[in-house]
Amino acid sequence: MATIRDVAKQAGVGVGTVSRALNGTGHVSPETKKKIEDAASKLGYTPNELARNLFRNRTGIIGLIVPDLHHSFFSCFAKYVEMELYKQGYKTMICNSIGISDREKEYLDMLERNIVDGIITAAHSLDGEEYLKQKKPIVSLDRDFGSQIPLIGSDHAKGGRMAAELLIKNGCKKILQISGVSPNVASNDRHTAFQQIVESSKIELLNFIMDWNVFEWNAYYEQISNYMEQHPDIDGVFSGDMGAIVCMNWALQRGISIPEQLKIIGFDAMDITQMTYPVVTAVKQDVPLLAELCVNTLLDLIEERKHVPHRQILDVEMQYGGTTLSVE
Amino acid sequence: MATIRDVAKQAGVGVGTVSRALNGTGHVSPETKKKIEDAASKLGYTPNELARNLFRNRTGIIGLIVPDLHHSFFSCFAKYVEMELYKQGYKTMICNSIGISDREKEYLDMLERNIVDGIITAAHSLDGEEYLKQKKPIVSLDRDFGSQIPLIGSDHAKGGRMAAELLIKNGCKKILQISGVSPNVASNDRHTAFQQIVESSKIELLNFIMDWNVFEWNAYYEQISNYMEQHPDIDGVFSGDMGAIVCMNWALQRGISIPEQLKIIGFDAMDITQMTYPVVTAVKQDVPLLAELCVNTLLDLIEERKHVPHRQILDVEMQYGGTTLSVE
DNA sequence: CTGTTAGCGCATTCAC
DNA sequence: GTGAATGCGCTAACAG
Repeated sequence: MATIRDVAKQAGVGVGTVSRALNGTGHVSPETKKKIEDAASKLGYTPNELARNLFRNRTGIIGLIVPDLHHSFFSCFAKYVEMELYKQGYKTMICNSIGISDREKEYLDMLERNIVDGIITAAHSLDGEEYLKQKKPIVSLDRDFGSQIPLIGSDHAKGGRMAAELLIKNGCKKILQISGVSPNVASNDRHTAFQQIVESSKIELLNFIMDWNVFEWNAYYEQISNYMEQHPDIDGVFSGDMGAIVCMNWALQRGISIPEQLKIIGFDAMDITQMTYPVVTAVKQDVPLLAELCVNTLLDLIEERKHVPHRQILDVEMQYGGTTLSVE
Repeated sequence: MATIRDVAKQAGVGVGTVSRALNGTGHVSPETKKKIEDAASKLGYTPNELARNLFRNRTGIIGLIVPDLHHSFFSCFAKYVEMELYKQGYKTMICNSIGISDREKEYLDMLERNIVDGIITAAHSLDGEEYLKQKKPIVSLDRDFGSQIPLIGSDHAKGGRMAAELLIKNGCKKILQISGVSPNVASNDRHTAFQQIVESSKIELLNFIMDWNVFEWNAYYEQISNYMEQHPDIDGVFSGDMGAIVCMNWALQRGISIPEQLKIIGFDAMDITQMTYPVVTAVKQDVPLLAELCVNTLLDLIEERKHVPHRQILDVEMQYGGTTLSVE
């Protein structure tokens, strides 16, 4: 492995000049520059990033913590985060917390160990205190850590309201709401908002709370279809995408007609809601924009480009599919 | 940020002793060790990984290149790769190549720049030469680079044969095969194997080759449903999971009954094939095991633990769903 | 404009 | 058993 010294020797100049020439910092005469470039390419010189990192005390790596990469929403989010970071010259280190707070902690510690320059977290197993202790930049998706850590998220409350109103307009009389995340994340706002509207309309509401951090299809399927089996008179469901799809599956198997006998609304409106027949009506988040905002907010923090807002909440919209009746 | 010097000063010893005490390398008397540990915790000392990296010329980071993170198979693969690497004390850096060879190249270059200790690649846009040039460890999923780079993959040929035989037993007379990946990956083996069997049975076979590296649902949907529209007498389809689901959707919309009028077999058998109704019959890969093998093969290479095999091919099995007739 | 030097923080020889 | 010195490869400050 050729070092900068080798290049300097080969070109017959000092190492400082090589550094300046190759990095374009400081002035170097065209001819020596040429000599250096020739020497570098002859030796196949590549700067050792590790030495640079040590000197600069930065790595150009951002940590991304998600509960489960193999979940439609998070894999989409991760994809766009990586793409945006790439565009801005950063690399992405990824972590599945899979509901284990130790894992989340260990990745968080990489901030102190200087392995990553900042963290985007979408997980929620670890105690908030741990995040607040950190000195280096963190941004959060959908979990409110207070004013210390910028929050980016969707308007879950609006999504919950829209869903409630649509189910009510659809004439539902007994509605089930499936929630399944930890209590301190923004996605809970949709359920409180939903609940408020449904209850104020004097419509019967059931709440099914699933285990936290369960993201596997089989677990979803079993838990939810069991529940549905015990409450076959439910005529409206509001849930995350996966839960919505389970309900649809269950109904189709039982010969329950959709949307006539059962109305279903999902949340996220990822690809999977379009793979079913009919398409699932669902509240849609703008995932690419969420990712972009997370990245840019974090980089603003890291590069101290400007003051960043505490909260950035994106609008949501309804994806009208075939699991609800069209209403005017 | 406290350094090892600060700890040494605080404990009244030399830096070498601190290093030895904290890393457990070399002998240190119990009392000085105690002093050092106290000093370290008092100062809140965390070793700077960057300095370590430079010294060791290693980072403990592995690069993972996939075409598209928001694709069921790759997000699942990435999840298990990350989990296995974590278990073994490594971190995961991720890249979406999204079909752009420059991106693949740039991540590959991180090997030379010492940012990653090794690479697991599941992408296939970049010329094979570039991979072969590299000196540091690489393993490949499903793409054969020759004997220089270990290959891990599933038995695609067997999967193709199984699919062909099942469709033939199902009585199909006009079969469509949808392929959509670049020519130098193992997944093509399934199509050649499939084709051989179908053609030797004198059954009509259509081939629809999609754009490479297209992984978006909308693009899939449009291209494939258009094709189906032009060939409505097709009665059997073999495709990747997504293509299979598109066909099912199209059929359901057109009122074509499944599996009576149209039989469909997917490949991968990811979660999405179970979210539809009926479940899609599909050839199933063992993704967790693929991930584990990739990781262990790569780490064997990195840590020179042992000689690694050139090719490791995993068995596949059929997931029988409702898009084919049951045959005995 | 350019060569030399001094760290970045750590792990590891060497002497003691 | 322990301290001091050396170097990993690079960049930036300082002389020339």
